[in-house]
Amino acid sequence: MEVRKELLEIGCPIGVTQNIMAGKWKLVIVWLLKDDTKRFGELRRALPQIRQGYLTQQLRELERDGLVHRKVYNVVPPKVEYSLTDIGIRFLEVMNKMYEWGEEYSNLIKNLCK
Amino acid sequence: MEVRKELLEIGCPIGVTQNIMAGKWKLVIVWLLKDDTKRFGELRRALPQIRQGYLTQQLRELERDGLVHRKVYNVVPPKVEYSLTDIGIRFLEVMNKMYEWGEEYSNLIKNLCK
DNA sequence: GTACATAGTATCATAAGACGTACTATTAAA
DNA sequence: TTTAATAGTACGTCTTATGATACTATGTAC
Repeated sequence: MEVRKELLEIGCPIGVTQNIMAGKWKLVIVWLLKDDTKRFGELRRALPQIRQGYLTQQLRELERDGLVHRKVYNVVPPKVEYSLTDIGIRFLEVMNKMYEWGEEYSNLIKNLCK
Repeated sequence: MEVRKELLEIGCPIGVTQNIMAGKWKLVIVWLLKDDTKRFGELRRALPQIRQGYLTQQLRELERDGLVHRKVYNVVPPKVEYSLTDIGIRFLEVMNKMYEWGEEYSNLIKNLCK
């Protein structure tokens, strides 16, 4: 894990979190890794809308920031497995709250539509 | 509150939440409104880095999405007060989790720096 | 010796987000 | 009659984020 010292300069823990989860697909990727390790190809097939290069980039950022572990098997054809680290697993608590609130919010606006 | 039906089409509550909190200053604004109503000028002075037009825009989006209430007093010079709505207050739970996790994460990388 | 599979890279194009500066309406007070 | 204060708007610019397409390495199976 490469430490990004500039994150500490933000000063506010919320700002740190916001910075790390920024990126259109990062939350979805973490969510997909929630229960088990996944190979690169599995993630790609699970997210057909996302271009391969961008998936790689997002995964590398998650790895750099220490949420995701990347395990390379030295075989041909290549095999790489992604999984959540401890701090990545603890990030799921944030996502659970986001889920709860998002559900509540959705119900609210559904009612307004009636 | 203007209902954004496209949010419901996202399908995933986390995606809904992510969509609503997107925007560089929205979380900070909600945080500033956490305890009490604030006038526009107070927010502006609290956030000198943010340009006035952009602050207005972020506030309008928060109002549109129902997190923030905007109360206009019909006086001169103008007076406008911003406060959190019920669903906005409940959003603070998400932010609290972000705070906790961000703190934990910051401690982790501080230790790595040693 | 050709094709296939995986996990990528490289390059360019476009769209979205954020920024800077300048401008407005209104009335009360100087 | 000019100035000050508040809460904005209206541009144009610039940067960052995301998207599309094409290309690479390597060993195994055919």
